[in-house]
Amino acid sequence: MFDASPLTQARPLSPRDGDVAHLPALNGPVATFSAGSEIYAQGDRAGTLYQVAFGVVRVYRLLADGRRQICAFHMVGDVFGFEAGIARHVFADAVTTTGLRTIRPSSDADLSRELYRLAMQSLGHAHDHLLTVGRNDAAGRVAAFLLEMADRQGTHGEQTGRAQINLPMSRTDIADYLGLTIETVSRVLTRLKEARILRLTSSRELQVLRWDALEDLTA
Amino acid sequence: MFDASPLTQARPLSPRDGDVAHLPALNGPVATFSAGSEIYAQGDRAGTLYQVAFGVVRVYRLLADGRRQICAFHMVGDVFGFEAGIARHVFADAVTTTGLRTIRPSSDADLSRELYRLAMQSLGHAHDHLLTVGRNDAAGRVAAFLLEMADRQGTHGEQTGRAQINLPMSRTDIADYLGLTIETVSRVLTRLKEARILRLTSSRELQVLRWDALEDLTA
DNA sequence: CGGGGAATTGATTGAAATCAAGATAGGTGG
DNA sequence: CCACCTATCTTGATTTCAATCAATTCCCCG
Repeated sequence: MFDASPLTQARPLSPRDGDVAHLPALNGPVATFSAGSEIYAQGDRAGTLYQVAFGVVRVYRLLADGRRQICAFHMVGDVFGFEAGIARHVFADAVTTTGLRTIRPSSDADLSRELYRLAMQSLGHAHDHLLTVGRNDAAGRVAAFLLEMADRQGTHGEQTGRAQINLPMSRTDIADYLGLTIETVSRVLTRLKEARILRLTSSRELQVLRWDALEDLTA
Repeated sequence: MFDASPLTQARPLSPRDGDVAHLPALNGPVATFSAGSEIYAQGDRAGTLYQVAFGVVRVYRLLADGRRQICAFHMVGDVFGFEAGIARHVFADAVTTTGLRTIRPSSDADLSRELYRLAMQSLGHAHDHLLTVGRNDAAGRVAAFLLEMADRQGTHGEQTGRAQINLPMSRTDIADYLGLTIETVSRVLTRLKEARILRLTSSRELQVLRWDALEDLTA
């Protein structure tokens, strides 16, 4: 029933697929948000889109008891804030000090087309992420996360020295992104270090020694 | 840090939020797909959208070893097939005998607006589903699934007798939707039956006796 | 009525959560 | 500049929930 050829394998969308060069916000004013500050909350009126000028944003949902699921991290160039209806159904806030340009969707056809494509990229990412969370064990999820971060920092596959990955977010953020606990994230990282797949430069920075091993973990 | 007021709680988007009355496909020809047959595959050229006239569709991703993650089930009225790029990155096939109308997005502004909204609803559903899979235990996931099915069949909250839920998909499909195994899905259903929350009419049909208990499980 | 895929049930294993200390480091003020 | 304080992160011990392994049982169809 299931074709297992390489063609059927899950391939994350590269963030660089998105050419946002001609979005009108590119030269607009940048609003700065300090680390941890709220950009919008569930229930807020939707409509505004944002493009990240610098920093990192987390978009997430909450359960009543405080459990959190981070849907996505948004980095430089990313556009976020897409909603189906009149109200936000997710929260967004700044992970680090973050600059945002706002985009107010016009009826300009080309622009709509571009925004539509970016929105669909969000959908593609959500599907990728769902696969990661739904069908990978703890090590596979962490590996997928590291590969995603590397992709976004343009260091994926680079030789040692250039294979540095920066983690702007806390272990709690990573855990809430992957559907794990912080202890499990921490343990997986130490195991990857002991297996000489990673070198942990500091708690927020690491080097990838064997990309192939990381990719194998995501199966 | 986390606000735990009811307002922050995750609320699934009702499929009935989507008024697709003026989509042009509504009167178009219906192509029939037999149960299990492929609608499109990962790697196929994207572009066409589909609206379900009758039946059920599953959209999913595969890992190389055959593990599957179903992203969504689509039922009567749903529009699916949205993609970011030129190629499909998910599979779609018919769960039961299914009729589909095809939509070829035109440049008509109103239509684009409507399709954009439907696409964003897919994104919203993906976020809901991610929360379910990432932050609920087995019972919570099954409960969320049953509530979603009830919503889509318009029976959510109805009194006994009208509280019948039909499951057009197999246990394997449910498991692959929720990131569980078929055994676990089966066991949870049995436990819900023993707890007098459900009555299992047949393996593909059940009655909800206590909606509140189901909702509590999704926490 | 028999065959076979689907579903249920049971026994056991195993991976991650939980509970509980420590270690590290980043920031502040003396 | 150093020492302390507090967050964050790591590590360890144990429990728990779901996966796995392994039979049956239940139906749906021929």
